[in-house]
Amino acid sequence: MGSPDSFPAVANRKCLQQPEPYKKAVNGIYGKLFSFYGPRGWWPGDSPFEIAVGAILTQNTNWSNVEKAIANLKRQDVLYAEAMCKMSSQELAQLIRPAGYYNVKAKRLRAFLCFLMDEYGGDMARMKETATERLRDALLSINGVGQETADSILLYALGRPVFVIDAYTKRVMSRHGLMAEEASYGEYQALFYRCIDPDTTLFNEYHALLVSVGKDFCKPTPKCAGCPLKR
DNA sequence: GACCAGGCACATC
DNA sequence: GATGTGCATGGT
Repeated sequence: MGSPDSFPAVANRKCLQQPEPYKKAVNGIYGKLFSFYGPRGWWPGDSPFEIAVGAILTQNTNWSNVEKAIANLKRQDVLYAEAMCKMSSQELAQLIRPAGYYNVKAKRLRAFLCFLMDEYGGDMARMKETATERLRDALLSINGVGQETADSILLYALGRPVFVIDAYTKRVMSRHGLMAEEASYGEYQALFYRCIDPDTTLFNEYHALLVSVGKDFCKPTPKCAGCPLKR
């Protein structure tokens, strides 16, 4: 780990002026991760609606806890917009309790569900009628949906070529000297947009691979032994 | 018992 | 606009 001399962690401007080393590095990381892990088959979820619900539930939360919450919703046969809309925030909160922050997440889910019902009659498939930029803005206007959640829905539920930036993505890319740690969400996203062609399958796979290497090696306290990105 | 996990909104300065 | 804080469960 550590910054190669040619990749000072200044990133965006450097990447614009001299994109080739960044392209090589960003594509190189993908190649190493894909060779190591193979296809990740993301997002874990049976439907676009389940993916959107999971994207909200997983905010700052371990996925295994989210699975418990989704299992509760399935067990009660309420994992669809109409059913969840009929529930009170308190009822919903109890079902999603294992996912943590259950009171705020119940409100956030309801805000998303209201949007989905009002704009698309509760049908995720109808979101595909809306262009990506407009839909992203609309999602961001929902209370509880920030950039990562909106982009996760766009990429994994709707198949739009949008790169998702999360804590793992930031950690991996900054530790490899490709971006300043404190850079904004948009700056991280721009790095990927400048270095790889927009492709839904590739963006899906790349982000999933970053989460895998993040979970296995790129923790707040790095555990670099055995990491496929170790130099 | 401490740390960590696939954020976000809001208050305050 | 930057920074701090509340929100909470469950695995390691």
